[in-house]
Amino acid sequence: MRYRPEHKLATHQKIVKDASERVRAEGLNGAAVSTVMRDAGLTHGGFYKHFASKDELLAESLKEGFREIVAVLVRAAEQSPSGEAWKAIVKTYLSPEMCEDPRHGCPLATLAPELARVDERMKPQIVAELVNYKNRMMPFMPGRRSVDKERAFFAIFSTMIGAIEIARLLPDPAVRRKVLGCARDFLLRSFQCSQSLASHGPTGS
Amino acid sequence: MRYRPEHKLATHQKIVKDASERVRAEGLNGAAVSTVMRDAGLTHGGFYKHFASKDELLAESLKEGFREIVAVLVRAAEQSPSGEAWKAIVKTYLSPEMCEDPRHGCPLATLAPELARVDERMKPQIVAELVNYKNRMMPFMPGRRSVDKERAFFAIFSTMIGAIEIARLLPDPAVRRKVLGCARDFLLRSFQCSQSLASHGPTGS
DNA sequence: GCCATAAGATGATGTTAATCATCCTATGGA
DNA sequence: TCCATAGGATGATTAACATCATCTTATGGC
Repeated sequence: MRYRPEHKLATHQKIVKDASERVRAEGLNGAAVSTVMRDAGLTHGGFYKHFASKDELLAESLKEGFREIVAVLVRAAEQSPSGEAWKAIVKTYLSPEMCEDPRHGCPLATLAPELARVDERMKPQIVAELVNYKNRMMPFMPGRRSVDKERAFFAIFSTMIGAIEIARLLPDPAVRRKVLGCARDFLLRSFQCSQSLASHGPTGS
Repeated sequence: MRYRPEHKLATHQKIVKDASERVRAEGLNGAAVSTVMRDAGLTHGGFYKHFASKDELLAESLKEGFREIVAVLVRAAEQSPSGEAWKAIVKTYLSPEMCEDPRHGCPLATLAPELARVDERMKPQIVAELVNYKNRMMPFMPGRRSVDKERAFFAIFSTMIGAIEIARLLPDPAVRRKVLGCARDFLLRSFQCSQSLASHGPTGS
């Protein structure tokens, strides 16, 4: 090969990174071929030297987006005292900075409904990403048994995703922060509460 | 006018209703002019006899979608014993039927991230719809003071929206139901819990 | 039965985007 | 220095789609 071997790899990764941010910022078809290539300082023509199809780029972009958010949350969890990890995750996910910057946020909060509608061929990858997300988060979730942790994962992430989405509908940053605060307080209180109840007996629900 | 006066109105409403379902099922640009007109048994040409622009159709479709879901939830709330209304809302919103049928579901659960990205000119309408949604739901929310009800609205709807979205990512109906169940149990237990705690004193959070 | 008119149909135009064939050029090895 | 080649550029093709000008036709009043 004529160019240095790392050249193509670097270009490829830059395209994917740009596309991953575009997709999170503007939705699944915010990453038009020519746009993404221009982001990378190239023209649209070379695209198919890097990807067999636009769907292939989309697939790699999604993987990259999930990789990033999981890394951020795992880091937050690991830097916190054990038993508090899930609280660190909640505070990180629901932080105003996360909400204000969808480009580097969670793909689920930006794309979930669109991902639910993707082509059948891409569905397995989406499911795999979600399962991996859950598996990476479960060790940090509150609860004793694995089942409890899984239930906590679904409850906590449902709330966080919904809260970010509602917040992002609102133009006033102060109101956005109020929504995030509601969700955060709700989660922190509820699990504290359910833990203390669990240690005293069932809730009767 | 030559046609019966109700003729145009009926056609107009049929177009809006079809578009409202398409938009919820397929996203904001699932309602292409020609598609929606074909749904209504017409051709694309007559469209601009009914709407000044495609955005105008979109605006009316969203209003229709919000109107429908609010009606469904209010009916559920009013048919339940007082004090239990919010539980009826949660059970209705998180029912498998709701989840399986986005065409007649909540626009927020299908469109929230896309709505967050709409043109500045449409933003005020979106905010107005959300505020109206909240105002219609607040009387049924748990909590004593208005502030508590508002906080409950944000927490409960965040969780429900997120849960529906996560569930819809998953291809297996049984798993979808598990996710919905998690969110439902979590909400029902948490608010029961926070109510009993509130009646015994603050949580210290 | 006939006419004026508004709902709806036909077809044109301009735009955006995906895909791909073909051309250009920078580069490492000879 | 020169060449073979892979990365990248140009430009064509095709398909959706929004928009609108113009034509058709059904209809209620005369």
